[in-house]
Amino acid sequence: MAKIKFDGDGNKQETNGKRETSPVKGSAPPFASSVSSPSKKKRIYFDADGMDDGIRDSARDSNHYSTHDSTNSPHKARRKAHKKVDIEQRNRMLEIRKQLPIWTGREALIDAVHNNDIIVVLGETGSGKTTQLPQFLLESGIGSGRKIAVTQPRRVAAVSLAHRVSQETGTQLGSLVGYSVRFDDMSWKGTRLKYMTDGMLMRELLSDELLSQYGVIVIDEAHERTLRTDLIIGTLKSIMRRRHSAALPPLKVVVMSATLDADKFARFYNAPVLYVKGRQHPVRIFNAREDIQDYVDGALKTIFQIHQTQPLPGDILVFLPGQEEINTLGASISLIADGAPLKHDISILRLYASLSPAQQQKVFVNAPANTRKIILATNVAETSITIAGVRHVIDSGLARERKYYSSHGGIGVDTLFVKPISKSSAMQRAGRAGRESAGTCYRLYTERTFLSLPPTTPPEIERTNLNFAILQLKAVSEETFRNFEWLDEPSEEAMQQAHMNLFGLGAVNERGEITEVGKKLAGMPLDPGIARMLLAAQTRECVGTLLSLCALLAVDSPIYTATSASQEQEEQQHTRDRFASRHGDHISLLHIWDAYMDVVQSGSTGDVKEWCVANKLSERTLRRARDIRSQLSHQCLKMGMDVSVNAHTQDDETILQCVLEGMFHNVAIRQGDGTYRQIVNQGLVKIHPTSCLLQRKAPCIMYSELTLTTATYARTVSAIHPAWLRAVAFYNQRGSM
DNA sequence: GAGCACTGC
Repeated sequence: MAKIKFDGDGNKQETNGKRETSPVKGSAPPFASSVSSPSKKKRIYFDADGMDDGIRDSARDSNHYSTHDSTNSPHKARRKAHKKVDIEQRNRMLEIRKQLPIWTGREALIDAVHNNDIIVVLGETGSGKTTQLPQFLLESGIGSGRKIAVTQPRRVAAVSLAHRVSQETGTQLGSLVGYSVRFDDMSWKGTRLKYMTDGMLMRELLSDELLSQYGVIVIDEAHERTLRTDLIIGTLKSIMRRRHSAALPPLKVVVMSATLDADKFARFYNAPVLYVKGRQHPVRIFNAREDIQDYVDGALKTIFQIHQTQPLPGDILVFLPGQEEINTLGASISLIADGAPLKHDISILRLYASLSPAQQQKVFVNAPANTRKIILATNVAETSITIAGVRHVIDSGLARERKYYSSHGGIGVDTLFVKPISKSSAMQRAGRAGRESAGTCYRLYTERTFLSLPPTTPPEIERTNLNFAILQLKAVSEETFRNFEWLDEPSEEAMQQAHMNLFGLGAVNERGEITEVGKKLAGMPLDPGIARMLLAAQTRECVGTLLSLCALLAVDSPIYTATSASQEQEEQQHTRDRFASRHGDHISLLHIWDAYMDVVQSGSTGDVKEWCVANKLSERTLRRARDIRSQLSHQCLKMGMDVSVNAHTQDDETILQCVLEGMFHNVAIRQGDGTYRQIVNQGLVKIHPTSCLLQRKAPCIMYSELTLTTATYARTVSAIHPAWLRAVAFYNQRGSM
């Protein structure tokens, strides 16, 4: 096997990386002791962040969505409110906390928040910013006695951070320190420090547009630029102004970013940047001498080069774009390992988001003695899951990126292609090698290629349709929408298309103002189009059934996909056939649902699990749909809808007419040559091969999704009667008045 | 007749 040659001179690479990460260069450091100069150090220093152990631990058991647990209730915690749990433990933790890099800058940070309405904190991971800074603010009394919110892009992070910080403060979780995420609220009115998902804060805006219960909002991980983080950042500017004129206490804002974007936030808010150094182990970076076209083969060779030359312990983490690549590489490694004598044993592990929690668990189990773990992972391992013991990272430099293209004069299409990652993503991946000790990162691309990468991944707002974002802002208030400032302004075309779609749904009127229907849609935790189906069900008296269907449309398909084994493909086809309806995939989904709920209601937990395995269905996905359904049901009750009305006895066509009201723009007509043409912009679409309508030659179809991969594919497809289209136009028009 | 990264309410 030919060896891959890497450029051993990691130094040049690292200084380049360092330059990129020092946007504050030139601005006067607020506190000298924790500021690192844009360094001439030989290595990129990444950190080992104590917090992440907590995050990983909780990720282990929180991958399924639990319903509310009475033993966890905030009411119980409230009785013991603020009571010191264990003073000794608290003091022990305080000593550990004081070792964190951010403690040297404690006073300077507090002063900065006192003296400025907004500050930007550029904190490397491992600085302790997420756990410590909110506590500093709490202890210093900033925020006029009101709450401090700390937002996170991911729920597991919000939950485990709250656990950790409540331990540090020596109080019961849910009393002084709490959290609030979907399906799980561990906070009460007396909670002073609240870790929450950015989406949760977004929802609170709907009922309290000036966020009057908060004194400080801390936006963490702002550099990730999630859609919801961007919406909050753009809204906060006017909230601060308007709180002033409403004679409310001022709102303080802290934006925390890990790297490259700090300067952008600082300019946006005209705010000072404070720099906090992280705690870190050196990661030596090797670039390939020449670009490697076949990255699966390149990874294979590199794995064995590392394995045969590097001592144990030291696990290998390989970043690949997707399941298929992971399976191919996994098979090749086994093949070689079986045929050649190896210095140590190896254990091959796969890691991607759609694996069941039990399968994900396996990567956390320590390898037996004299064995090296080789973990083949997608992007989940970049931010969401941290694995201990990794010392070597192999980076393919690629990831699948979802992007929405709004097409001229019509509706847009979602795409999913393998694309080169960004510089900050590459550095994040490399950092995964240095969490516990010095590590190495092998990039399967040249330094030149690295330098040509975009600095950051495009923000989500540029990769998704704006229907949700615009409706949400308008639902907070028209004033909020008018005053909203974008960190990155979307194209005029994308804005117009979103307005057009919302108008079609009856969510805004011809002047673009939100309607009563629009307000109802925004209040439901669903895409506007899916939420529209529920309103349609109210008119047609089948809310119960549509609750189930909407929940199913909000999650991924419960039928397992992918993997290359032909036997598994056959089994998947088997599952689809078993539940198939002649009407198409929407009714088929309901067939799965009915069968699943029968087992849930009659069987034990074990029975449900067994049934899902036997039918090749994802239990986790169905469980999630159940949680969403129950949340939707509550929401509908609040809006005065009769959720008991169930269409199981009614005909499937009524259900499909409801679906069509939310999906009226996703309709195509069969042509003489057997292809389908969209009615909105005359584009050609194909029925995705996973659809049960693939062979049925239905004259007119509607679909929930349109994805451009090797062709434009309609997914989740149902047959409809063309005459229904007129009725839908009538209903939606009526809804907008 | 194709292959779907990752979040969130």
